[in-house]
Amino acid sequence: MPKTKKAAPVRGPRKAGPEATRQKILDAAEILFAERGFHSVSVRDITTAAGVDVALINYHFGSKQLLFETVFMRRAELLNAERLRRLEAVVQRAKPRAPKVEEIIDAFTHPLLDRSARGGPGWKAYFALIAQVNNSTEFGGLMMTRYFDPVVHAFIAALRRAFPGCDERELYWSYHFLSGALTLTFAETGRIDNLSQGACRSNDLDSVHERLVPYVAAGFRALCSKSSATNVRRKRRVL
Amino acid sequence: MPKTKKAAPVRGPRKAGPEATRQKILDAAEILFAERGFHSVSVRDITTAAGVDVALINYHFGSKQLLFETVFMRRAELLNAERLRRLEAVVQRAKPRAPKVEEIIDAFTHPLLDRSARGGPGWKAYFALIAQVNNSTEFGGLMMTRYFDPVVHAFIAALRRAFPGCDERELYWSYHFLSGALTLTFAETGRIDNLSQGACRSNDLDSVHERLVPYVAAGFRALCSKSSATNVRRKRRVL
DNA sequence: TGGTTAATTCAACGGTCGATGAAATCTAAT
DNA sequence: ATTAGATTTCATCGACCGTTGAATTAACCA
Repeated sequence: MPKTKKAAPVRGPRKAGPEATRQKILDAAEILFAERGFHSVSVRDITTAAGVDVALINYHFGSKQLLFETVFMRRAELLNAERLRRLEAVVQRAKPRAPKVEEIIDAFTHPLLDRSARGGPGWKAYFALIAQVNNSTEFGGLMMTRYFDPVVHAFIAALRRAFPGCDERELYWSYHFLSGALTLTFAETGRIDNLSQGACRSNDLDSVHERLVPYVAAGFRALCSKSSATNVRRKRRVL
Repeated sequence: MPKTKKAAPVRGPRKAGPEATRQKILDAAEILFAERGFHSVSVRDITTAAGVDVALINYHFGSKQLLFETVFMRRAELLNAERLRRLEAVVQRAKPRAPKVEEIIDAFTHPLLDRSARGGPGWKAYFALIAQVNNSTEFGGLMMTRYFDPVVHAFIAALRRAFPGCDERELYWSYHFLSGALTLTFAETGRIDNLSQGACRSNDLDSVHERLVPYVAAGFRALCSKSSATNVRRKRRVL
C-alpha cells in the first residue's frame, strides 16, 4: 500500500505517476473480472494486460480481493449519485401527487442501461461484473448490499408513495424481480440472440429498456395496487 | 474414463460399485460449485468432500470441466421432461382455445421452484448453480442454450398462441425478463432479507412463486397484447 | 545537491492447481 | 482357481497461484 503522506502532490508534468498505474490496473481488472469471474483471473493476467509489474497490485491495493472491491466501488459511487438525484427529481416534480411508476423505474434503470450502452467498454464490463456478483451465492448478498442499498431504499420509498397502503412485501418482491431482469440484461450472454435466431440482440440495450419499463411497471401494478383485495383473489388462483 | 463394456451388470448386492462413486462425486461437486463457483473449487475439494481418491474425477469424467457439464446435465434432463409434459398438458386442456397466460408461466416455473423448495439440498444447490451460469458471460450463452432450449421454445410457442399476432421480439424479451427474475430467485443470496429487514425471506420460494406468476403475466400482457397499437403509444412515452 | 521517501522492478517463496502413469485391488466370467 | 478387465490407490509431475523482501529508480524538499 502506498504511503498517503501529503495527498497527491503531482505538480510537475509527470511521466505517468502512481495514479495512472492505479487506473491502468483497475481498468484491466474490470474487464478481466467481467469476462471470466474473480477466481479464474490471476494477478499476473491483470498486470500483464495493464502492462505493469506483478507486485504493483499488492503495493497499490493490498491484495487481489481488495482490488476486486475497489473495482466494484469505483463506479458505484458515480452511479449512486446520479440515481439518487434522478429519483429525488422525479418525486419533487410530481408533488404534491405521487410520481408515475414508469418515471420511478426509469430513474432507477436509465443511468445504468444508458452507460452500459454508450459509456464505453469500461462501463460495459462493469455492468457485466455486477450481473455476476448479483447472482453469486458467495458475493451476492454482501457486496450488492454494501454498495447499492441507499439507492434501492430511495427507489422503494418512491414506489411506496405511488402505491399507498401497499404491503411492504409486495414492494420488495417486485423490486427483486426487477433486479433479476435488469442484471441478466447486463450480462449480455448472447442467449436471447440464439433463442430468437437473431430477432433480438443482447447488446441492443435501448430495445431492452424500452420494454423493461412497461413490463416491470405492469408487474408492480399487478402486485402492489389495492393490495388486500387483489391478493386474496390471487392466492386462490395460483398453484 | 471408464470402459463401457457391458452396460452396468450389477446383479449381486454390491458393496458400493463405480456408479455409487460417480454419484458421490456429482453430489459433492454440485454443492461446492453452487456455493463457490466453478473456478474456486478444486478437484481435491470435491474428492475430499465425496470421500474418494483425487484421481477418480479424471477417471470417471475425464476432466474437471467435463464433470461440471455432467453436473449440469444430470438434473436438466429430468426437469425438461416434466416441463415439456406440463406445457403440453396445459395447451391440450385449453383446446381449442389458447391457454391462460398464468397457466403457461406456472408450467414453466413450478417444476423448478417446487424442487428448489422441497427437493432437498441437491436440488437447491443445482438451482443456485443455474443462477450463476445464467448470468455468467463465459458460460451463460452456451450451456443454458445447450440444455434448456427445447423447453424455452415450447414455452414461447404456447405463449404465441395466447398472444396471436404478437411481434416475436416482444415474446422473446418478455421471456428474457422472466428468466432473470426466476434465476435471481434461485440464487437465494439473502439480499432481499437484508433490504426488507426480514419482511421477505430469500428461501421462502412459495411466496416468490405466488407473486412471480401474476407479476410476469402482467408484464407479458403489457408487451404482447394487441401489440401494434400499444407499442406505438409506448415508444412515445419512454425516455 | 544531497537526503528522504514514494514508486517500481526483480527474483523468489511456499503452496496449490489439474492431471497422469504405474501399481494395487476388486469384480466377473471362465 | 485363473485370468482379463474394470476400478481404485498412490506418488508425483510441471505449471501456476498470491504474495513479499530486497534492490533499484524516480520525484520532491531543504
